[in-house]
Amino acid sequence: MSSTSSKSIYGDAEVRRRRTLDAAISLLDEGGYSALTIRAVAKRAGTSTGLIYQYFVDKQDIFAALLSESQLEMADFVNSLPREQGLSALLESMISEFARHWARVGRLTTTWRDIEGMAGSDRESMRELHASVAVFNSALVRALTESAAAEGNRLIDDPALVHVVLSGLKGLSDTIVINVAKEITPEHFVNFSARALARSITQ
Amino acid sequence: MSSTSSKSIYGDAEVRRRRTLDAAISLLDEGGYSALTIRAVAKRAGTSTGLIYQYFVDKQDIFAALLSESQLEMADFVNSLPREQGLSALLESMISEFARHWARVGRLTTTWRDIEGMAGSDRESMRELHASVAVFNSALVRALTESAAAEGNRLIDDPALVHVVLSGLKGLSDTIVINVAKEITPEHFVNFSARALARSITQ
DNA sequence: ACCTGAACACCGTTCAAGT
DNA sequence: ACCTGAACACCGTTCAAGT
Repeated sequence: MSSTSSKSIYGDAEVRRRRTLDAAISLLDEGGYSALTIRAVAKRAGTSTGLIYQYFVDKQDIFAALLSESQLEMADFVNSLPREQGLSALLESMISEFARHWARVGRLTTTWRDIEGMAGSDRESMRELHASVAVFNSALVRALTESAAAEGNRLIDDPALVHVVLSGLKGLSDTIVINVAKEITPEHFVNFSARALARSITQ
Repeated sequence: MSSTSSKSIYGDAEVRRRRTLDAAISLLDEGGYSALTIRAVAKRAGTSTGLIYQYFVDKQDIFAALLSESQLEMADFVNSLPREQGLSALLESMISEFARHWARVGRLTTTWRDIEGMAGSDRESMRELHASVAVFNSALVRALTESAAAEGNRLIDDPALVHVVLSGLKGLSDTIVINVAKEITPEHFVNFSARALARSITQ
């Protein structure tokens, strides 16, 4: 969104922003949430702690950027999914992929509420995040509708339906990541919950 | 669980532990998660920061205690619910109550994973938490089975079913608390998702 | 003009010192 | 024997000082 391609003798600002986000992602993957400190991000990105605050208003702002990216990747994934296999098959693929993303960024979403409640709702990064959520949601609805149609089914017509599916994906991903259901295989769990979710929104 | 009723000239240890937890709860309700600091808890509970660490091994330990209590309250609530109204009505009540609890302790559960992964799994408080989860889960299964039976229905027989319902409750509660679905009323959302959840586990 | 990193105000946790 | 709170090692964030 930011069209300020400010290159200088110090380097490209856009590149540094990118490097900062990449550093955050790799720290998250390697050491989990607790390894994600501003100092560590700065060191890995090759900048200073102070400079990070020129590209991001605060730590939450970095989270928002990571969440936006994750959301858009998910939208791409959903768009690329085949619809001929029907609703359950579609949901099965989606649950697996959503859980993968959740393992990385799930912890970050917890802090949404903190900013959302405050005056910070009109931040650039928040508008961007909401936009990416909207992109994902519409991709989701389209995929669900088309997959249901492919097997001669229809989704229940209700404005709450999207939110129920999103809630389901979130809850199921959390369960998968936490690995609380130790007595059953992940494959079985994903398959069963995909069919359950499909049942819940059709007919 | 702790049978050490160690009273002394300094007062009852059990009472102080209780007061510490109550202080944590009130801070959580008044100022949210960010207000929940050890110093604030100590001050409100009328003890010192150092003393808190005699009753709880660390901050997470306080969370675990609060979560256990919340879980047992939920179990009581589920047990008290009428079954004659059928599955959807039961789930509707449960979703509302679960969301209420989630508003308070949802944020605390995020840190489960951190301890769960570490060696701390054999802590007293963790065993207690798992026990309270088991109590809630069996109350849940009983209520679901009986409510389904009351309307002449049967639950799908699968070990994954409980986890799907729990995932659903968690995801739906989160959605309700975050209040992301602004265009629909909470009542409608709870009603619709209860029926969706009922459909997903019957027949 | 841009960048750095010491400094500030916190945090969870510990432990010498008090009673 | 029990309790306190200063001290320690962090954290996110800022801003005087450097280039």
